[in-house]
Amino acid sequence: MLTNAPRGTKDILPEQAGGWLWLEDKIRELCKLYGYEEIRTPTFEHTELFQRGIGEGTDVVDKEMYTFTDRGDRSITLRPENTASVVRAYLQNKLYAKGLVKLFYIGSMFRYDRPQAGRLREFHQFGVEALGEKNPAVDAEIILLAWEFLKSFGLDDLTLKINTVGCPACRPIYRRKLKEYFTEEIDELCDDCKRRLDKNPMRILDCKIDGLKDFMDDAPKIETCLCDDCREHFNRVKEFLTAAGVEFVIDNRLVRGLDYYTKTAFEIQYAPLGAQSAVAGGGRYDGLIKEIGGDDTPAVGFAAGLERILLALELQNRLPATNKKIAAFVVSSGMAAEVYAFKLLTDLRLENISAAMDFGKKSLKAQMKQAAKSGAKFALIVGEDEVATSTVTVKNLETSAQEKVPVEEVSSMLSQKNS
RNA sequence: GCGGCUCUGGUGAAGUGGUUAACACGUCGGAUUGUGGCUCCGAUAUGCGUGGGUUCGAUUCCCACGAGUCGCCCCA
Repeated sequence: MLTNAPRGTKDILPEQAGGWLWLEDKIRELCKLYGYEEIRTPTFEHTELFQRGIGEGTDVVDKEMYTFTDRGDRSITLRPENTASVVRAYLQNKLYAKGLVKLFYIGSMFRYDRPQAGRLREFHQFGVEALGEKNPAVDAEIILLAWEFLKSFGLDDLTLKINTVGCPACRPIYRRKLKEYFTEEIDELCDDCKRRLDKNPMRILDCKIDGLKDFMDDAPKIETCLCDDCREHFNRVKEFLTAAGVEFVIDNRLVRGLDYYTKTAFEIQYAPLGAQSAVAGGGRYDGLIKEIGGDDTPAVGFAAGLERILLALELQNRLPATNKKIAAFVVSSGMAAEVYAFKLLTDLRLENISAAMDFGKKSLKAQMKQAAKSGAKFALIVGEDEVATSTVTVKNLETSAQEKVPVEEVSSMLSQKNS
C-alpha cells in the first residue's frame, strides 16, 4: 500500500524523463512557430466551472471527476481537461481586450477512469486554444498545428478525421431526426445505444457494435440539417485544409464527447494504440465562453494526450536516445586523496565541466569500473603521488592513454579535449 | 462502471501439491603491489501480488481483495 502509487498514476523515472523533456521542447518549439503562447492554469478549479463548461450529463462530469470539499467548504475539482480553465483565465484576466488570443498549455489532468494502457487517472495533455475569432481559417490553423506536429515525428498510420457537429440552431434538428430514425430500429440497437437514444443519439453513429449494421447506412446525415452558417463554415475549413495539402477524411459519424463543441470537430487517430487510439481531438466551441459568463465569443482548440504520443513514439522507435554521459569521473585512493579529489570535482563543476566521483570508498579498481560505467570520457586519478606533487593523472577511457598533469591545467585540458 | 486474461528476485523468465525455487541479464565482491571495458570465480528470492480457505503439507488447488493488461464504456 505505502509503496504503491495510487491506481492509474505513474512515476516518470529518469530513463523516461528524457523523452518527456524532448517532447515538451518540441511542443514549445512548434507553438512558437504558430504564434501560440504558453499559459499555466491551476490544477484545481471550482467544481461549477467544469459542470457548466463541460456539461452535466457528460460522463466526464458525472462520473469521472476528482471532486472534494476543501477546508473552507468549497467544492473543488481536479481539472479533467484544461479548456474550461483557459476560458476562465481568459475572462478573469480580461485577455479578450487583446483581440484574438492564441494560447497553449501542457499539464496533468485527472479523470477517474478504469486504467488501461494509454488511459491513466492522472495523465498529461498538451492543448492549444484560439479565442476570439470565428474565421474558419483558425479552425484550419489549429487542425494543421495538431496534424503537422504528429506527422513531424514520422509516425505512420495517422488518420485525420473531421466533421461538423452543427450549432445550437441546427444540431437539435439533427438530433431529433436521428432519434426518430433510430426509434424505429430500437429492437436492433445494442443496450448501450438504447440508452444513448435519449441522452445523445449522435453517439449511436460511432457505436462499435451498431455502427456496422445495415440501417446505419440510411441514417440521416448531418449535412441535411446544417444551417447555412454551419455549412458554409465547414466548406471553408475543408477548403483551407485542402489548400494546405492535408489529407483528411470526412467522417460524419465523428462526435465529440464534451458538450461545448460546435461546428468543426476533428480527431487524429493512431490505430496501433488499440482501444485508446485517439491521440488528439478538438474542435470549435463557440458557445463555451458565454456559458461561463463572458460575452458571446467564438473559439477553437484541441488537446493531445502526451502518454499516448509517447506510446506511439516508443512503438515506432522514434524517441531519441538521451545522453546522460558526464565528462569526467574522479577516482581516488586514501583519505587525504579523497579530500583532494573532492576539491578537484568541485573545481571542475565551477568550470562547467560535468563530473562525478564514487562516494562508496571502494577500491581503486572498483572505482575505475564505476568510471567506465558512467560513460565518462576521462578518469581523473588521484592518490598520494598526485597529492604530493599537485598533479592529476588524466586517463582517456576510450584510448587508455594517460598522463600526469598539474591540477590547475586539468579543467582547461578537459574542456579542450572534450570539444 | 462491466467482462476476459495475468501476477515468481532489480529485470527477462523456467518450474512443482511435499525436503537446496532452474537459467540469463543486472548488481556487488574477487583473480597479489594505485587503473576500467574482455575472460574466469564467487555472492545475490527461507521467497513465488496481499489476505483467507482446502490439505498431513501450497508458490503450485479454491475464494476475496489489489495491481497490471485486453475489450466494452469513455476519451486525449
